[in-house]
Amino acid sequence: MRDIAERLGLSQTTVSHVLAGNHERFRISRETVDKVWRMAGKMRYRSNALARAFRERRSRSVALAVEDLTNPFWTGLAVGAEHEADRLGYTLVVSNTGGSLQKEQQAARMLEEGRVDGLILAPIRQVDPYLSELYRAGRPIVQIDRPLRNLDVACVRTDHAAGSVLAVEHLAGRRHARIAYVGGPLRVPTYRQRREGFRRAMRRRGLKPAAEIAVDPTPEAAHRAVSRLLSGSPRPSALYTANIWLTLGALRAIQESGLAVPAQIDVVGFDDIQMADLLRYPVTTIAQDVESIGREAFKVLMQVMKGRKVPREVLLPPALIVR
Amino acid sequence: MRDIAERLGLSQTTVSHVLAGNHERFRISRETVDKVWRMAGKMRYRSNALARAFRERRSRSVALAVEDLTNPFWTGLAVGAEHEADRLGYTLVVSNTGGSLQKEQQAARMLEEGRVDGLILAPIRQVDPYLSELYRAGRPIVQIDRPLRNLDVACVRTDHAAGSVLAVEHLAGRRHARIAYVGGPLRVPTYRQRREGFRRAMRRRGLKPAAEIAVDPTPEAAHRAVSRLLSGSPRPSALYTANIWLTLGALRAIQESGLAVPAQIDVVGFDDIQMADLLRYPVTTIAQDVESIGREAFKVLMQVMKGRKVPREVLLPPALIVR
DNA sequence: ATGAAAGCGCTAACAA
DNA sequence: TTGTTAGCGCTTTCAT
Repeated sequence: MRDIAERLGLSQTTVSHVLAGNHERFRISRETVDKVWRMAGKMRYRSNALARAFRERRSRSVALAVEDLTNPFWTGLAVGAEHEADRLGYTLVVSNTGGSLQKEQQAARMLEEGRVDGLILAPIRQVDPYLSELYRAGRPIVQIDRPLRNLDVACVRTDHAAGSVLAVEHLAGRRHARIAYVGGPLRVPTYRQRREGFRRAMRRRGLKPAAEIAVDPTPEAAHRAVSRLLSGSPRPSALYTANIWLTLGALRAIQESGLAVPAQIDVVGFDDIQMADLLRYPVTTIAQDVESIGREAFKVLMQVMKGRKVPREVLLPPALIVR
Repeated sequence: MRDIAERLGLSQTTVSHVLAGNHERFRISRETVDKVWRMAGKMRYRSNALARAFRERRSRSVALAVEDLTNPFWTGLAVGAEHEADRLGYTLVVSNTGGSLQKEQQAARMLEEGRVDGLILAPIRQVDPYLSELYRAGRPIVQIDRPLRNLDVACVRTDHAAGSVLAVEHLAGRRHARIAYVGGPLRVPTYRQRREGFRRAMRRRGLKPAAEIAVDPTPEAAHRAVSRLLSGSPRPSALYTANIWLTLGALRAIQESGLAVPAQIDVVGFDDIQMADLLRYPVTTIAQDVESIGREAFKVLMQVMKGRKVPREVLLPPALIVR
């Protein structure tokens, strides 16, 4: 800017006014505006984002901490959030935590250090003094998929319980009476809510769960658990698996067992599967609107950043995809 | 820092020396160092990343422009790159271009404006004056998956041709003589190299391609093309699909045709498929070491950023996964 | 072993 | 309509 100003015999300030697009506000003459832009083009001026961010005390970027980018849920969320970020001129910094608290705190530190203006994350712990304090100190935070306990931070998520209701209704509609639930750890609100919905829907239908298990949300753990389930007696006639990895593991166990799907064992899984139509077994799924979660979370974060009041929870409806 | 200095009766400079971890270099007394750190802790000092980046003229972050985060190839790459970035104290900004030149240039602009110190990308165009000039202006760039023509920028990628050789050798070993190639647009180096490898391997085996088609790398396009292929006569006995979406589309066409796999039609696809074991049809794949590509690209970029000379190409071997 | 001072590139309050 | 000036928080050079 200084160079441009010198060559044009203007002040650096005027050049700044023009280049920042504030010529209207400062009533810079059309002529000067043109001159400045032309010279800027000729000299290949590029604004220094670092200087501007420093001066303005904001980076126009936002961090998104996801648990596992190889899971389409988190990927879709990231894509949705980036869309929205892009639309509003923000840069999205995606951080893959892999469920590590340390990496989550690293993301939080980016917020503390001003590297990003806001943070979207799915808290790993239920109660987190560090995050709580950050939030109370006025740092913009929005949660996704699951909320912190004891803290009034906005959370954007699928209506997990409603998804479970869809699953049970679907299976009950198919005359299944022995439905088993395969879920994740109950300390995670996501799984608590999915099981809660399952129980409620079963009760309403007058059914008793054939089994209820909670394992680590990995294909391996689900594989083992479901194998055991299938060799028990009486065998469940249907499985509701509460997460994509659990569904995968269950399908593997079923494949191993040689049971016929859906004749001998029926399956509904939470989280949609891209190539479900190519699978050996038709699997009905509860699809989350993943991109919307990302987009909404970003929108809510922007509101928070503007100091607006936002709803405590934004619930998005899941959809049943029958196959 | 100023506040800490004031309370301690020190200069801001000294505090900076300590907090930046440079007490050794400036021979600050043990006592002062301790005092400063304690006060920093008490006052909950957080360094201002924006100020530091501004002053140091570097952001310690790097941009990665990927084409499509819903494709496990790009996701894996991002995960690998982030691992490495993390290890070295860098922040990775992932930008999902969706194949849009505009979004690619947006990423390039982040580099120009100093928002990031380096850029990893898979160039959309073959010849790109903008990127070329950026690179020649000394901005650190590393390419992945495919290189720009006419420009000596490092490129980290799978040895595509070698992958094709694996595919053909596998099929030829299974006594297939009528192998059809289903690839992507030939303007993309990736697909050119995969087809090149296919042709070479076929020739070496004394085989003539049953067909060679190039379509948009989408399931839909592949579905249509392969349907046509399968209803032709003589029908190919095997398909080599040069990308994950092409494989998907081909499998759908096969499913529709009712042909038996692998008895009537055999398939090898480039890019591994996570749940291949659960598919109706066993599909052998050429797996890329996606995380390594990301990691290597980042490492090479660091070298470039240090001004070191780097190899023009880093080739990673693909692996055949037989199913 | 510590400090004074300059300056990174930009924005904005204020002056003219 | 344009210019002067201060200052954002930090690192670094040079003095002491």
